[in-house]
Amino acid sequence: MKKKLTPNMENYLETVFVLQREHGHAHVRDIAKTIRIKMPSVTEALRKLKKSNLVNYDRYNSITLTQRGKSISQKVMKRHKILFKFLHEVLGIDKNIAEEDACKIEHVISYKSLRRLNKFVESSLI
Amino acid sequence: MKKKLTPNMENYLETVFVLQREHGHAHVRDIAKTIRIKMPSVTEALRKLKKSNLVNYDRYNSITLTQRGKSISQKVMKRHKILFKFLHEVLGIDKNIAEEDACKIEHVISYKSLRRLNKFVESSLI
DNA sequence: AAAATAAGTTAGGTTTACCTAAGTTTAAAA
DNA sequence: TTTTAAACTTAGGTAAACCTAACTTATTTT
Repeated sequence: MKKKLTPNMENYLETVFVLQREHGHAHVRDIAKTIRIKMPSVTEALRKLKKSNLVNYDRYNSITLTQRGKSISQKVMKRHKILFKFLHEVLGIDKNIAEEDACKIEHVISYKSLRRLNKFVESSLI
Repeated sequence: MKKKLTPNMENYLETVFVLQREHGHAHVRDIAKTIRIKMPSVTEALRKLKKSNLVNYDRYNSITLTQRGKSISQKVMKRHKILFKFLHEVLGIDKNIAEEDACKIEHVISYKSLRRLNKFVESSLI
């Protein structure tokens, strides 16, 4: 039943999370702008996410995460943070590039590598 | 003119590189087995790679890389090695997982992060 | 060399993730 | 309140990456 999300879907979810945290809810427009994608693609993605019970979405209305959606996007955010911290604070990569790279790596790296990386980052920054 | 390759295409190329190094050339069968994908998908990919002048490929024959193909796959291999070294030797991740993760990250990480990572790995292992 | 097997290809189909152009709904201005 | 503009959706199309089933070519075996 719980099919694994694609990188793209994880990204949509993450974006909604951030927008919701800032404004209480997300709009198609803002999601589109954030991911640099056209609105129809967002609409399409939202329909899928709704079908999987990850977002509350009704056409022409604003968007929020369901409980499940929230819990998944928080996990993705955690991954993101660890990677960003490593890239930026340990390796010293510029914020922008560290952000971008984290955003891509977070969807493909294994749980084990991520855990090790986390420990590594924490012990490096004492 | 030089369109950026997709992660998948980079992977096909890398696979041909490895097989060619071991046996002088690659076969559809072996590529399929290595990437764990069915043969028709390999045939399709090879046609595209041929169109971009990256492999020497004629139906029913064995496959080799062109000069361009070789040079690209060597770059990908370099990325792979750096990532693997970091994951396995620095973080201490199991070979198999380190391989897998490297194989995914190598297609998405930026040049800058990779260079820093490389320096970092080299200085860590003295 | 004929038959059997393995390797490779073709045809046609699916899903994901985009897009543009055109139409609809909602919100804001006049 | 009518008009205009912005936000959103629908329809229809494309490209990448896969697949299965059926066919073809090449290689072995007998």
